[in-house]
Amino acid sequence: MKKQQINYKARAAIIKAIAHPSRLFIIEELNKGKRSAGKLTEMIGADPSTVSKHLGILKNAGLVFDEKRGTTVYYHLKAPCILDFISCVEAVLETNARTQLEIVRRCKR
Amino acid sequence: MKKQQINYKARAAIIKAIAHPSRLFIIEELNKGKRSAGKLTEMIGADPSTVSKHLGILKNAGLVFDEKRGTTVYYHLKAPCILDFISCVEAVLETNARTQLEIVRRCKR
DNA sequence: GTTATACTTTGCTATATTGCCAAATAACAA
DNA sequence: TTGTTATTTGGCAATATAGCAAAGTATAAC
Repeated sequence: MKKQQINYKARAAIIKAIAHPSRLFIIEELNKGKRSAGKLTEMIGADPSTVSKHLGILKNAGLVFDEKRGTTVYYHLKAPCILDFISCVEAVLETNARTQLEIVRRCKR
Repeated sequence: MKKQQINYKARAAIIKAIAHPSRLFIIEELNKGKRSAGKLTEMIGADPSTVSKHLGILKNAGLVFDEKRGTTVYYHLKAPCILDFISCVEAVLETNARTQLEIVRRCKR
């Protein structure tokens, strides 16, 4: 495999780590401050093991880091610039919605 | 499903569309200007049907649009802000590499 | 009409991801 | 030691994704 292709693969791996509703939620929540695994589990409303796995994926991608205090594990956001990107995604969503609206309008005529 | 959860799902779907080496390559290439499906296929070096599917995924996510001229189909980037995000991913990759380097150094001692 | 070119769609198999449950681990308290 | 709380890990079934090959569509040239 070529050097360039490896780079694309590495970048895609990080983006893939963000590409999940729960993980997206976790990133946005951690942007507000550190949160425990339990707190995030409660907010998401899934099985603790499921959320733990999501946190593991984000940690493995280097997007968050954990800090253990007693029995609870606090997670912190490592790359806040990810948030800028999410705002771009929001813009894409809005454009898509506008396009859909335009299609609906045209059909009405 | 809650309103907020739908939003996270919609955003994750767009991010998922970007989260693939070939699709990442396509986005960066289209940032330089429009490219035909054939040209992109040649650059990626995969089956035309495979690249066509990737282009379909990007189009479906609202990230690119196509313009047919004769028998060739040209693809255009729709959301250039996606590129800003990729630079953030690059930064994450660099941080991860640095961390790895630090671990290696510590083991040497 | 036929043929060629440029793509896309369908069908299929291999592989990856997701999420729950149950079991394991870690830290602490009684 | 035993129990309790907080979290992670392993196992497994359901679902989603990726990529090749073959068939299908569209446009242009002859």
